[in-house]
Amino acid sequence: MAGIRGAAAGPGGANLLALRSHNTALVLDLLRTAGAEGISRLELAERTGLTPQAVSKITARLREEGLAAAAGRRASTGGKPRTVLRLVPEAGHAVGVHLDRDELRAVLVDLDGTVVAESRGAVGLGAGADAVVEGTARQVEALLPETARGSLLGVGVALPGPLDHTRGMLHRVTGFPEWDGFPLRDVLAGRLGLPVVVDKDTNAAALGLAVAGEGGSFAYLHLGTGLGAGLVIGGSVHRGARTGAGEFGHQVIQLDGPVCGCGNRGCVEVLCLSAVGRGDVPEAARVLGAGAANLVGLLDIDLVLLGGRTVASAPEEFVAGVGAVLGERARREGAGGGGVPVRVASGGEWGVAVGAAQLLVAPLFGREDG
Amino acid sequence: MAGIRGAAAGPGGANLLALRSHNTALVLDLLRTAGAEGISRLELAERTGLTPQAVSKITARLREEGLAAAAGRRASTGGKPRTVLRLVPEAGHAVGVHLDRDELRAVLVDLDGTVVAESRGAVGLGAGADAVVEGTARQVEALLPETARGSLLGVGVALPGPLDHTRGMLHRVTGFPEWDGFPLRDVLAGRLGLPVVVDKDTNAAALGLAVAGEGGSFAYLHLGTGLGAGLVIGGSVHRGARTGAGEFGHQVIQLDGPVCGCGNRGCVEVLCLSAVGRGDVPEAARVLGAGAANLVGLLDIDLVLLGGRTVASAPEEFVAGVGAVLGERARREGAGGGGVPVRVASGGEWGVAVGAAQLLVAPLFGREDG
DNA sequence: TGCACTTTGGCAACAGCGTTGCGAAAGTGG
DNA sequence: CCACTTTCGCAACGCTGTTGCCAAAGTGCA
Repeated sequence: MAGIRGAAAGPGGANLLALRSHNTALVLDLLRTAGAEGISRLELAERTGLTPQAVSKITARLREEGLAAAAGRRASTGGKPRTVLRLVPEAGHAVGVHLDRDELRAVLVDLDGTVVAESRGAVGLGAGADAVVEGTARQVEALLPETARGSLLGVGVALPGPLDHTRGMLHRVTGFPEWDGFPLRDVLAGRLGLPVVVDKDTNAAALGLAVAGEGGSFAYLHLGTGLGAGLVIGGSVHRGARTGAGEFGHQVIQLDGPVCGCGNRGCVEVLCLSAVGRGDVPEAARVLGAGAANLVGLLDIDLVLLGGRTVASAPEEFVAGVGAVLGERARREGAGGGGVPVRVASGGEWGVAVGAAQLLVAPLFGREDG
Repeated sequence: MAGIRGAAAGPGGANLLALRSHNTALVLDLLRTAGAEGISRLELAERTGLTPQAVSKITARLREEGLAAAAGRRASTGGKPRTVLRLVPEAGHAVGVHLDRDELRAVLVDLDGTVVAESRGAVGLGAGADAVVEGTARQVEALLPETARGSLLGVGVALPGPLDHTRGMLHRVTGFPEWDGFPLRDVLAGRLGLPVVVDKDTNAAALGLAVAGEGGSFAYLHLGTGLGAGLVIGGSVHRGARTGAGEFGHQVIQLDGPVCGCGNRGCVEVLCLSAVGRGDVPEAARVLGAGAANLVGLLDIDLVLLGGRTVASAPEEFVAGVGAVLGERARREGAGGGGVPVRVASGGEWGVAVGAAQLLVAPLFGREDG
């Protein structure tokens, strides 16, 4: 449930401005969800709980600001036909950057989440901080057409490894010690002269999926060179107190099991990846499923989405294997309906970059703490 | 932060009434936290982000309604001294009932959370639905003095086992099949003529701890005849989509381990309880710690609280054992500060009953979805 | 003792929010 | 062509928190 927060600090006293922006964001989010098809004022009123008149005022403001526009009218049901409103996607843009170990992907998206432009570069995290900052900055600048410059909200950057989302600082990136404690957000913001937000790749991917329409609460499990998770609870990304949530890979599911790179024994990651290494995909899926089942039971989420290169190499087998474990669990508990559904996450290889862009777009729609 | 919701259904359009109750709840919560010592208007303004004048209006309403009162004044700092306000605890009461396998505890608490009256009965869940409903009703009625009747908010009932918090229905209670699908909330509400709320014992305990001052996000792990958890995220209890969250005990931490009562293998519960049965408390604590570490990593919570009869039998050993596992984990990750703190939960044997009462009191203060 | 100063906190006027009442606009159906 | 239905905006309204102003109640210096 999205919280309403006042402009002031503290535990959330809400003034009229906060109320206005809350309701505006709600309406904008419904407009966005409706897509090109549009949505009528009365429908907006029903779905927000506001009166039609309030919606009229809000949408009038949005049209003045260029964020909304009329989009034809519905068939009449015996009276004046409803005029349909839609979001004007090109009223805002954001850049999303996916910094990975060996490459860099950048996308320019509009308010709708549509990718307007994209580019890839060979600059990986291994190139070092200065080179990556400079490479990223150039790639971002190259991506921006004149038309988008005025409506640019900022740049979102997603990368692996633990980091401080709030302060935009990296803790460390496994395998690249020189990044320890690097203040990526501030450095990049200074270089570009634009607002920058930094987050873990799994969180960005999860945010992208949430905005793209995966409702409720779900977990995005990313199995690539490592194993991590992005958690969405009630429509917004759960990051935890120190923005370190989602440490799914180093969940222990085999006490005193084989040693993991993290120093512990029997982590899901080491079990899963070693099974993949042996070519035993069913066992990898079973192990992943066990971890997912623990997560599902703990948080009572609605959906599990799988992604990452390793999953992409054998998607059906992973979905089936994880689904089998979750189904077994549901059967034991007697919950009807066959358990929590498992799917491959949409978005593919560009999903993280698009999600990173959503770090700046989503707040407009009341996601991501407004 | 608690969300603000309009009176209407739907995804949360907020009107002025919602705004008012939101801010009122915020002020009430600060008054409650301040306790008998009280808090001044200006302090309330600072901590809510509202203007002093708004706070004056809100507190004037609260004083009219009898919920707040003046409580002396501060020393002057060179001008007119601040008048201190406090909550009037006896302006509202709630009953909390803890239904357990072999006994029933009931408490009457005021707005402050102070226990005004308490009682125990021998009616356990095994006595069957009709007997328990009747026994509970009589015990609740016996607990109510004339003075509290007018200010009674309702009755909160906490009991073990999976249930539907929203609808107040039990799914099943392990060992007592006759409870399957029993609509406890509606039956008891009909019998008593009072609002009734039903929740899992672990959630009630966690809510009680959250209201009692445990800030931020924490997990309450209850180790008694079973093993469960109550999760508090950002100050409010996380129940999940089907209000089934907190299935901590059947988290698998030993793939293909010993068979658990739930039908799975290697659950924390079976490992932990069998270690306890062998008298091997250190091993039980280590296993519990492994489960807790998984939880901490996944959600990035601030604190782990332990409770339940088994923990009470050897509190220091459990705290030390769990703390050791969490400390080890923190050291591996290089996080300074020595990891997430572990403590024994306050509240003791009456904690669940008090928490159950908070199911009705907490909404006044903006906890529990307002 | 008296006066200037500081700080608190209530009263009154105000701007802005969603709501209500009402009427114009724009269709349908007989 | 006209009665009817439905949409939707204008105007007045009630309520919110905010701002301007002033009385109240202290402190501290002369």
